[in-house]
Amino acid sequence: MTQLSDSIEDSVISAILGGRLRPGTRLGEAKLAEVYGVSRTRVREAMMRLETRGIVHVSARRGWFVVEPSATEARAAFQARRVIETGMLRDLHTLPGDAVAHLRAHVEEEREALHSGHVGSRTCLLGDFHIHLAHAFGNAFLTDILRDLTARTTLVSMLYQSDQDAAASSDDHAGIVTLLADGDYAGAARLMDEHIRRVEDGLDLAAAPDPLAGLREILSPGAPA
Amino acid sequence: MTQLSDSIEDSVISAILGGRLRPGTRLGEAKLAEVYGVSRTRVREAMMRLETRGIVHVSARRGWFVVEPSATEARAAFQARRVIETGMLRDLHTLPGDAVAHLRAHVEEEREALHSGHVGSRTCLLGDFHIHLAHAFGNAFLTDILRDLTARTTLVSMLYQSDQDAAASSDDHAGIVTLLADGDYAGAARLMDEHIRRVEDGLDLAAAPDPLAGLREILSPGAPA
DNA sequence: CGCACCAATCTTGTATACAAGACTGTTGAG
DNA sequence: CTCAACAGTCTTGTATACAAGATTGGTGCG
Repeated sequence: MTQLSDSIEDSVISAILGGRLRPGTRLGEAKLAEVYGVSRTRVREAMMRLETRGIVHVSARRGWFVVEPSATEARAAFQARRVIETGMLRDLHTLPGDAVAHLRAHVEEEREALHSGHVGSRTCLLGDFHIHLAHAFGNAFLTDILRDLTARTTLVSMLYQSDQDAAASSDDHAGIVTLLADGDYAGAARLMDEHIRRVEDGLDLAAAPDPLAGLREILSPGAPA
Repeated sequence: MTQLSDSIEDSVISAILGGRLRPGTRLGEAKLAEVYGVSRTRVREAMMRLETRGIVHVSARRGWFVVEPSATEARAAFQARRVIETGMLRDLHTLPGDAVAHLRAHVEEEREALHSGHVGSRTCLLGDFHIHLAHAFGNAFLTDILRDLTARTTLVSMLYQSDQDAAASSDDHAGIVTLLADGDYAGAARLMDEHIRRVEDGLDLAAAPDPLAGLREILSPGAPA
């Protein structure tokens, strides 16, 4: 509600979307309070809101942690996105006049980020596409739900070492926009279904998430070719 | 998180689902604290969680209120339910063995409540059907989302004087279960779409919500035939 | 008699203090 | 040298105190 709490929440969410916050990262109340220049009370409020949104969880008297979705939760998150996003497209009759142009511009941004090689903004933009699409659909509830769900699937990708091809994703996005421009909403829904399945299939959900992944990466002297 | 907070949240939600809490009702922190025998801190936590779930909202220094969805929000809530519930059914391949039996039993309960004339439990059961269906689908995220969305549409129905025929709704539910039993998931999805549209169409969304509805009802000596 | 202004009361907003539990590092026995 | 027990430190959990604003009821002026 309060301006500052919102900015803590948004700040955490966007750090996740941008890949700057990894699953399992500890978020100490005192530390955050200092960073944002507020008291612990406000931080706790923001954390509790994020908890009900499924972004962080609290371990009693140990601290707040960015969630680490299990394989089951990961599958459920992708399934939820598939259900909602394809359902949205199938329900579509018309799109606001400027929506296609906006989405096209977004895909163009993805392309640029892809070429420039900024991993952070690339990840962020690939997630943002879906949020923008939801926004174009014009249902605020679904947009909010998808934002949180997208944050979760981003965490899943980090956790299960997605080898997803960012270029392929961006191609899918471009394809979806083309179909939307043609008014072929059913086709867009089908492609969206395939797209999300592709991303999910790119994950190694069989591999138990390695709680030491972060440490390993830091400690490995060079990339083990 | 905490047991007690959860029970405050659940208690408010179920009061809404059962029609005991009307939209616009004020929920004072002090009052709730006394009722639940906890301190204001816990009550505030629960309220803030309910706020991020879209069930209550806070008016600065005035108190917490059960949300009163605008006509736009009402439409969005129904649309969201339609998108998600039909999307779910369309995505369905198989159903757990006992799911159909459970749903059938639930519809039977609806029937009984219908005949016995308990308005509260009737409303509650009609909403619960959709939540049970989501549960059978087996996606915890979607179940949670639909629970909150159902609470919202229940509030909408109260606010916009739904003249929905409970018997017709229950018939729709029965029809959906029959189609599910036959494995005709696409047909179930179609019927669900019609069903939710029917409920939405039963609302008088054109009529501005009357902020005095509660008062009027209380003060009217008899039903103005 | 009507209306504007003001004081008293009530309610939430925020910070802070203290309690309770978890973790870490040390120390001492075997 | 290894391991278990323990004390110290750190972190969250919860209550409470006080500040800030909103509402209500009263009062006096026009």
